[in-house]
Amino acid sequence: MRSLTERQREILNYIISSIKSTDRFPSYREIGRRFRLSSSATVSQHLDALVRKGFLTKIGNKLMLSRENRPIRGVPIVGRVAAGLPITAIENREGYLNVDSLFYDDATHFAVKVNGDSMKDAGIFDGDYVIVRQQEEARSGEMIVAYIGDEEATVKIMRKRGRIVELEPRNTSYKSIRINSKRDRLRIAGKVVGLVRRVR
Amino acid sequence: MRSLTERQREILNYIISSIKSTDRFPSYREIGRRFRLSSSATVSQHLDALVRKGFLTKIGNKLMLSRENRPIRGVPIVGRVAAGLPITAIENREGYLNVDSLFYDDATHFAVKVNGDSMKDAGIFDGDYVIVRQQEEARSGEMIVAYIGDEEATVKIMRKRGRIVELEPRNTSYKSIRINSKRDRLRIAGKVVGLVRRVR
DNA sequence: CAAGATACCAAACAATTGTTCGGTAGTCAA
DNA sequence: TTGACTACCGAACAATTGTTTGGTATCTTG
Repeated sequence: MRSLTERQREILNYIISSIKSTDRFPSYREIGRRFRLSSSATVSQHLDALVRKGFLTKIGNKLMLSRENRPIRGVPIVGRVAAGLPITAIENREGYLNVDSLFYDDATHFAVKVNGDSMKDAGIFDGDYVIVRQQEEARSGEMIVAYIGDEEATVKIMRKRGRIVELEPRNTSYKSIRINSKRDRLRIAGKVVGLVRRVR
Repeated sequence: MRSLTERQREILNYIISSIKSTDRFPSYREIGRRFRLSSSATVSQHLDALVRKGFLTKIGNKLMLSRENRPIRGVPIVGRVAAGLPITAIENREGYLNVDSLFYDDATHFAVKVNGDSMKDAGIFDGDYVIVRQQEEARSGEMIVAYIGDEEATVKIMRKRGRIVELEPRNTSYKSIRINSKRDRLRIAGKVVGLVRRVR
């Protein structure tokens, strides 16, 4: 991806912020108005340059941001950070960290806030968000979110022992919950696939 | 926010997915084509309904998604999940979990993959991504990412003890690293503000 | 100094846009 | 049964859209 001139950067930034705030690609004349360009031909020329350099993509006569420049991308993952330099200047990015790109495969994921510290040895603390892939079945040993009776959702490791299902915590001061599949009903909400925590 | 008819939901979903994939609000005739509506007046009528019910917002003659329905680039946070129901049908959403909205305040955040288990008692495991707000200073007791000499980045708790700075792990089998600010230079990359883990 | 890229202009064009009008038809509650 | 809502149609309209043509002017680079 070739580098942009100052003007082209300005215009690209305007387009990105415009999309972020209005979900619309600004029209040529909107862009022109913003930069006091009286001719839409000037804008056209700038946008052509942005397409040529790979920052915009054109399908038919519809312009859109190229995938790498999409807004709401998440946080850049860096291998090594040069202390003192603004991270915008850092080159060794390894991609972007985004809840979506990490966990999304369909509209079948959700997040639940964790209550209590019964999973603290698994590195899941009170207040953490657990990302759950919705599914009704799970295999023994998998970490799931489930309901027992009418109670709150619980995050636990599931163990199948014949007719008995055990929901195993990861905290030595908690005991496993034993469920007799004949009497109580275990309703699995999904499998834990990720964790997001806000520190402090 | 009033509830939508089936048709209106379909159309709203199309608009959302269209924005997600192209960053463009589809034109009336594009929507019409998708649903085999030969008259743009029909589309206009549906969109009017979506505006009336608060799902779309109109400024001038420009339509956009209302804030609550903005691009679902993130995972819905739910309070309680009705097992068995598709989560798209779940009403009790409490918002969306997104790395951006959780941590973003400027272009000053990045993510680093954690190496080793020196912070495992703080619930930070090998392979986790730590979200870091870039800053060069930190207060005693804060969790930071730092470099000592030319070594790899480390995640540690910083403790100031006079001229000595201690980088304290959270794992009883590791020892604190003592840094004499006169000899060695401690380069702080930033403060840890979040954590993202991919389970399994 | 010529060539190429950049940054702008005015004017004009056909196509597409959102909108409006008047109409049909089904459902559902008052 | 009457009104309100929903779901569609075709036709027409003015405004806006992206594009093109033919210009001027500056800067950089071989």
